[in-house]
Amino acid sequence: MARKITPSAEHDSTRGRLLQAAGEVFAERGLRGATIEMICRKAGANIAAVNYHFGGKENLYYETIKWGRKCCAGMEELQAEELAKLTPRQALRRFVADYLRTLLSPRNPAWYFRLISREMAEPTPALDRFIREVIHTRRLCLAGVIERIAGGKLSARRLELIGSSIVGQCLFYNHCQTIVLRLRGKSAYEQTDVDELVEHITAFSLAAIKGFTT
Amino acid sequence: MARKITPSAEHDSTRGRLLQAAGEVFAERGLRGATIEMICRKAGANIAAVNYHFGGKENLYYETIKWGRKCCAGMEELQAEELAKLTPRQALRRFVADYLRTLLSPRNPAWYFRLISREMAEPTPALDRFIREVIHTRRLCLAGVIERIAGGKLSARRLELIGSSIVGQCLFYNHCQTIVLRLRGKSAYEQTDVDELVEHITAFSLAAIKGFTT
Amino acid sequence: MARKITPSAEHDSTRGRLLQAAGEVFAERGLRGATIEMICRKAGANIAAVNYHFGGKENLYYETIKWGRKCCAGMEELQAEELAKLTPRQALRRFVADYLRTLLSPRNPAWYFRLISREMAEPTPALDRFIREVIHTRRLCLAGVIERIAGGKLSARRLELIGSSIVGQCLFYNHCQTIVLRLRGKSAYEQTDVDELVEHITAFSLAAIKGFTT
Amino acid sequence: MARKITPSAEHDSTRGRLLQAAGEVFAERGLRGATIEMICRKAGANIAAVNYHFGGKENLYYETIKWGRKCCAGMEELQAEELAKLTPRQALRRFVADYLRTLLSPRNPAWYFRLISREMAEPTPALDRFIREVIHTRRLCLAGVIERIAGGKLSARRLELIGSSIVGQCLFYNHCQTIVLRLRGKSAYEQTDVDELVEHITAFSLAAIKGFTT
DNA sequence: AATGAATGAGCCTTCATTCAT
DNA sequence: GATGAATGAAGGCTCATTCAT
Repeated sequence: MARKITPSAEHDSTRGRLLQAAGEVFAERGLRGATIEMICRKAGANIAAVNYHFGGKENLYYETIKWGRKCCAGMEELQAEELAKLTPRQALRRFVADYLRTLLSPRNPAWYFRLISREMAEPTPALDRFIREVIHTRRLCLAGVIERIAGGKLSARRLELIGSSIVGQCLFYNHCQTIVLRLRGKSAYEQTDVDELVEHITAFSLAAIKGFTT
Repeated sequence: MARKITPSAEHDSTRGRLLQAAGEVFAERGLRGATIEMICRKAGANIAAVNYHFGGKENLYYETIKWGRKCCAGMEELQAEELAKLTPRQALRRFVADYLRTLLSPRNPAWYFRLISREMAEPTPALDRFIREVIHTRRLCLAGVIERIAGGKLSARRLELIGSSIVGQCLFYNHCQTIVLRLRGKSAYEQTDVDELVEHITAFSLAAIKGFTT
Repeated sequence: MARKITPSAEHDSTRGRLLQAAGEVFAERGLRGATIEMICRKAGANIAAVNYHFGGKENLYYETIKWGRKCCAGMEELQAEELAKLTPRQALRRFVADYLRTLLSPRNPAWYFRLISREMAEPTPALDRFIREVIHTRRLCLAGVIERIAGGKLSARRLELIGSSIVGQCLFYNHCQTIVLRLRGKSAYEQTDVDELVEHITAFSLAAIKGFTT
Repeated sequence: MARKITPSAEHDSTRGRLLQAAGEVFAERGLRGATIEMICRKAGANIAAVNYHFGGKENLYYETIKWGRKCCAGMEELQAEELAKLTPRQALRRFVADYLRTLLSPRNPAWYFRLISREMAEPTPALDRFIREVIHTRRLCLAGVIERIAGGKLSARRLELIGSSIVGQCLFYNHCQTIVLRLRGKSAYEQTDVDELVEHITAFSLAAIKGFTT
């Protein structure tokens, strides 16, 4: 999963450094809050570079999201195949583990998910793209796993609700990261802590699903 | 629950109208995205009014959050007492219902939770206050309910994790509101839909908790 | 004719000083060549004043033209009445004299005609207004004078052509001002020189008109 | 008259294409309004080409005018000789026809006269050159024609004034082109219309000159 | 208490020019 | 000879804040 983070071709060009810097700055301060001066400084580029390479701040924003998406791609396609090889319960654990690690890992374009998270509060056209390309796939994948666990006895709506319950549990640790870190200390998301979260969410959800099938 | 929304004394003074307007605008556009001009226009006040009454934009922001908090106050204290009178399972349902309705209702200072939600992405000193005054109370309250359901057999850490699972399920519908609305249509949060969500989350969580106690 | 140059109410307000300064600077450098910094410096105003009072550079431009128009107004209405009282030949002399003096006088909003002159090369929406409000009146007025001189024997097209010939002779000294000044020295447009031009153009045109009627 | 429009040697070199493109763009938008990027795009050249070949935008401007001048050269010398062969009245008609067609024709380096026209409003050093090399010749030429018509009875000043009256009538249709086109429709400058203008201006001027000699 | 006018800092963008290849 | 990348200066605009009334 955590493989090449940035297409190597871009990595050392000015354009590539701008994308990388933009991702981090946009994630931290949002489209409006980020200034192209910050981005260029971080990228070691001239302040006019953004307009030269991307034609404007807004366009850089979209290119950044598109690029972040590309960097994370491969995960979803891979996942569907791999999950099919596991037992239903293993598949759920694996789904939760992958998702949670993606959300919490400081690696990956870490900024990508923070960016999308911001899109929730203040949607831009980029969000539609994300829904079409990412959300749909993930929903189907998760629904498939749940169905296998339940043994096919649940309505589509129930599958959907259970999926939301599982995703919600994972997203909580991303969305409320700030609060969790303050309550449990800065080391709340170490490797072993994340393992514990995976175990808990998996167990919690399996038990819950069982409750709907008996 | 839905009681006095705004302390009546403030309601028609310039100062009060500014707070009300600021809450709505800040919630919609964030601290940075909101402009003093928008707020004053909405409040029907002069553009210098914010600095006159609050001494600056940032200070208005803090006062707005403080005021929003005050408008919602009373809920928590009330809740703790009421929950104690219910059976454990009823108490959980009630907790979820209150929480979800608070998060999704267009009433209440609807903007208050959107404001706090924004604080997650870009914390200001206001977040600390919120954690101290709101989160702690709610955590204890919820942990108590779970403990009563489980019958006292769970570790503190497990109580915490279960609490997060429940809160995460609720928050999902707030945090991913934009996506849910696009996927399920604009009427996804009608009265009956929220009822369905409450039922699902309660059932899901009860079954899960039972899984940890057997 | 040369009366109040600027509506006195505006004269000492920041807004009024901006209009005055803008007129001069726009006339000298054009819409694009003028910078709001130049204008504000000349008006003794802050650089943000233009946006505060007019909402942008372009809008200031239109307001400036509109205001310049207003400052010159009164001339046309007055003229038509006065001309009717004169003999045909006196009326032509008077028309030429008024027009030429307006074009060449350093008084009046001197910049107004330079602005309009620039509009010829690079029209903006302001030109349409000018045609509607000024040109039409002047054409009719001049055609009337010519008709009286000719004694009603000319076609409408001929009246038009003669009018253009007269206006063209006058405009020459405005349009080619730069060249004339270089060829005949800086004092080419003194009072007596302009008198000479008026006499010449009148005599030239009267003789020509006579040529069309015999 | 309409002969070689561009010295053929330049025509397909990058340098030549730049001059051609620059002429058109400068004529349309002025020195300041034209951007190097527009010119290079139109010339199909790299954005650095202007600085490479001409050492800067301003220098390109001067070279463009110089080149435009060269393209129109030959006309004047030719003219003087030809006019001498005609009767005085034919010579005037011919002068007006040539001048008007040059001013209005979309052929010739059409942009050359629009460029010079712009120089009137905002003179650059190029204007002095133009006066020295073009205006003087034309003045003398025209004065000669008038003198022949009048039969040598007029003062030098009168010749000058009459010359200005004739040139002014012609320039009108160039300078006020925008207005004429709006008033008489887009086809105001068709072949037959220009013929009509030539006839009118010639007749008007001949009659006027006659007025000064009797 | 309240307001309209005015200000200055900061930002995005354009554009002529330069540099390295 | 020619080019794509990069740069810095400058301009217009937004906006929180201050001032005078």
